[in-house]
Amino acid sequence: MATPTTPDRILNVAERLAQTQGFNGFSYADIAKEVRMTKASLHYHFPSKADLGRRLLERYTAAFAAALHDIDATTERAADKLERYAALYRSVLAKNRMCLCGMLASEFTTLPKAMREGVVAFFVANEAWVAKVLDEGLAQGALRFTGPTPEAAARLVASLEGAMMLARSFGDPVRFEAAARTLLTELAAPTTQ
Amino acid sequence: MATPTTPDRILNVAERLAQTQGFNGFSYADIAKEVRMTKASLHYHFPSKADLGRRLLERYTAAFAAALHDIDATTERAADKLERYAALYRSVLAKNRMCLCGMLASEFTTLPKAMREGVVAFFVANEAWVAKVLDEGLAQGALRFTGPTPEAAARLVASLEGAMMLARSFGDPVRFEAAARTLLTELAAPTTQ
DNA sequence: GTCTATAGGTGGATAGAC
DNA sequence: GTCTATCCACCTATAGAC
Repeated sequence: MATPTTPDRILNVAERLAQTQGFNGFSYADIAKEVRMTKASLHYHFPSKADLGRRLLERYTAAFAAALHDIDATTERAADKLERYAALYRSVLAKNRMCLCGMLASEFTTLPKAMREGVVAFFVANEAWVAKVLDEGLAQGALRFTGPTPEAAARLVASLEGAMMLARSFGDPVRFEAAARTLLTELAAPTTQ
Repeated sequence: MATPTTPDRILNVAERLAQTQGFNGFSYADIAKEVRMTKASLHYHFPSKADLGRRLLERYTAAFAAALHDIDATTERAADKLERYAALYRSVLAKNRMCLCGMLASEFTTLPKAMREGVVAFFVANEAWVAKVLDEGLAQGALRFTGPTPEAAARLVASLEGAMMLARSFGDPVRFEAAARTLLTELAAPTTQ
């Protein structure tokens, strides 16, 4: 892996701070201290904090989309895809972070417009991908769920986000593991003998 | 209803602001403007913001406990109790608010210690109550679920919190309704003919 | 209890030298 | 690109008069 560019180094720090303390929970000064630059230099790369947040969301959403694409490209069974989807959340929590967009969702009303739109777009993309996988699972006879596919997808995303948030408050990642495991188990169709 | 005391008037405003913008998303100045007092007067009643937050949590948790007690006292069937439990969340969302503790959960790392403990205590109490109702439902043959009761309770609480958070981002309370309805449906045991 | 006034700090952001 | 220096708005909190 090559040395990251300065903007990426800044975004890396900003991302971690946003995922742990919220977008309103860190300042340019916090980033500056970690990347060893002055606040003024940060403003050269990201003129305003709204700008920083917008580009943070763009990068995060793109990375997530790439991860989902990778799952599609290397996984066959729908149930396994959901396993790997849940594993994405787990790996974030393992770093003591919240999902960036789960975090931003709670700060929603205080965010600049472009960020609000970015948060919604992230969830729309997530739910669409999960819905696609749920339908694959139906076709494979491997999954089952109650109600329309889009609603089942929305439910899974919301449940994972909620479980993540509570697990972090309890300081207990196992709480997330347990919830995720059962959520996926309940989606698995009983194997026909 | 009698005119609320000054501390309660202050807490009413602080509560709404915390539920919509987060605990770090409002200031004494914001409250002062709404209750038509100066910031200094607010500090007379609540010396520090940590103090304000602690008493906010105490009042909120007590009110929630009272609501749960009322459900117990006036509702027979476990499934109906869960309906009324979900209705508590719905009524909060109807006011364009998040659950106070769902909000604080995302700000968890930035909260003073007493508030962190209060948030966890709220969720512990919620899950304990839901677990009790789930067991009642088992005994009545009215509910069914996967895995240990405490985990099922934790899952329901987390799912409702998550659904609430996403519904608010989408600006669509119906998303919460749909999720809550199906979550409860899935808990209902099929009626024996 | 509520006020005016203010302290001391931090927020995001800009000007201009190098 | 990065820096020093600075602005102004806002933050929590306190002193002291009424």
